Amino acid sequence: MTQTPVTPPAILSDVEKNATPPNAQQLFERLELAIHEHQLPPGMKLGEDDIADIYGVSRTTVRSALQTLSHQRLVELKRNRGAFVAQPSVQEARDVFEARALLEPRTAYSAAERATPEDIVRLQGHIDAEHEALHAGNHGRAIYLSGQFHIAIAKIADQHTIEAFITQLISRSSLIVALYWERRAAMCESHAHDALISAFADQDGPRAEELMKSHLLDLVTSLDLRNKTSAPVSLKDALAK
Amino acid sequence: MTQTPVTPPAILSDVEKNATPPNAQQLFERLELAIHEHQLPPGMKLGEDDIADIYGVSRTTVRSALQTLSHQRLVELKRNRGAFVAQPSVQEARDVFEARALLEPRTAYSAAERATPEDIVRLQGHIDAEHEALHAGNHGRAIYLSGQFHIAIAKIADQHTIEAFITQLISRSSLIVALYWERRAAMCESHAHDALISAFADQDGPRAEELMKSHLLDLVTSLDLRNKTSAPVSLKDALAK
DNA sequence: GTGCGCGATATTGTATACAATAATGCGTGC
DNA sequence: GCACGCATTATTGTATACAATATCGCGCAC
Repeated sequence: MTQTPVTPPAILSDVEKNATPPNAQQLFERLELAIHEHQLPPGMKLGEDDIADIYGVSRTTVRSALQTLSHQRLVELKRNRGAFVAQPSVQEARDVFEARALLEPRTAYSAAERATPEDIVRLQGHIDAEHEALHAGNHGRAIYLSGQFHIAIAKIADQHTIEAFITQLISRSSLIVALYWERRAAMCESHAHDALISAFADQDGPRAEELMKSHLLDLVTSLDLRNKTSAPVSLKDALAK
Repeated sequence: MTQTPVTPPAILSDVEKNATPPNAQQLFERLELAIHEHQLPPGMKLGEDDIADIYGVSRTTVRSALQTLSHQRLVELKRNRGAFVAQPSVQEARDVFEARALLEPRTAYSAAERATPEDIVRLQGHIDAEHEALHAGNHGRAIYLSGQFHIAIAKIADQHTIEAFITQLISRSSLIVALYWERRAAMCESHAHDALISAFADQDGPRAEELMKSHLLDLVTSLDLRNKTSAPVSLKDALAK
């Protein structure tokens, strides 16, 4: 049983003292962020009543948000059994990174050729924020921001459909990182991102494509994709805000 | 006014005399099929009460199915205004086929190298069914089956994530075809599909990749993507919001 | 003591009720 | 006669109630 045994109280965002409760879309976004930043670990049970109580909404709203999350593959819905934060298998992890290898280098190429100075500034902003989070010791957020960098590149390419796919793949990569990341200390990615920015500044498509390709390869090799099952996630109140 | 004016009664599947009403998942599948086969045209309003009455379920179930359809981009949900069969813009159509051009040729390559004799038989079955539907004059179904052929190829490649993406792209292509298809009489695709099968039978990856690439190009050129229809939509939408 | 069966409890799936927002139509004023 | 405004109606968004299914625990037989 690789699944979190019992539902922890999960004080997600402290007490929701905001006057107006979130609607379905907003609830989805909050839960999505919580998963991305690894506040909700893979395998964790997401009870409808629990979430409803925490956010002060009805189960109707919760179910809508959970359904959206499941379409993003961040949550697995088991009929009559409830919702769980997704636990990508090793096979699925490989699959996701194969898809990224297929989509992202070519997208980086297109983006680099189209990149404007404002785009470069925006990308640099992402990197800075990532460094900041790392400095603050907030690994979960750093990983999230690292993903946002890739999404920002996809946005520059201005191909919305591919961008949506990449966005989903980054999402799922966050879970994969939570499960299989081995090189926690290093976080050497930033250098790869720096190199990418340089290629973007030169509008050098081929170089951007090549850099992205090797960056993704580097990411995959930094995962331990041998172990078959993940250890039971032992979390009590790992989510203290 | 490119939007279907008023909700037609839409006797989708005649009277639902089945004893047990469909659950949310089944309702989604029925609506999905109806859209794929062009029974529900792009832009058509999908009133919750209407669908609920037709299928003998509650609005809760309908809303769940509509949400799933919107995640597949077959339906557009406008907050507080309802659900409509999606009307992909010319830009979106181009976008979808660019994504297909990025994903499908490489997938065809992988699939061809892995294809077993049973796979070939299954693919041939798709083509036969497609011919049959065409002979019966059921164009909507023929287009649907033609898409299933592409999905079958993705399945053979055994890369689930990419397969899911391709499946969604095919789905949306069905709407694009409904809106922009010009060469209705010809339906020359079958020959392209025949050629693909031949490459699969030889396990000739490079040839399959090349055939898929040109097949997709051929598909795009058979669409009329000169932006003509978008004007009335934008007028209406601008007024609406 | 252990394993199975059955009832009690908890949780999810669906239906209904209510609230909020948008669409409609009619009346009035110009 | 036309356009604007307001009230009415219709439709969607959310909450609650009920039904179906799964989970858990206790008792009993072996």
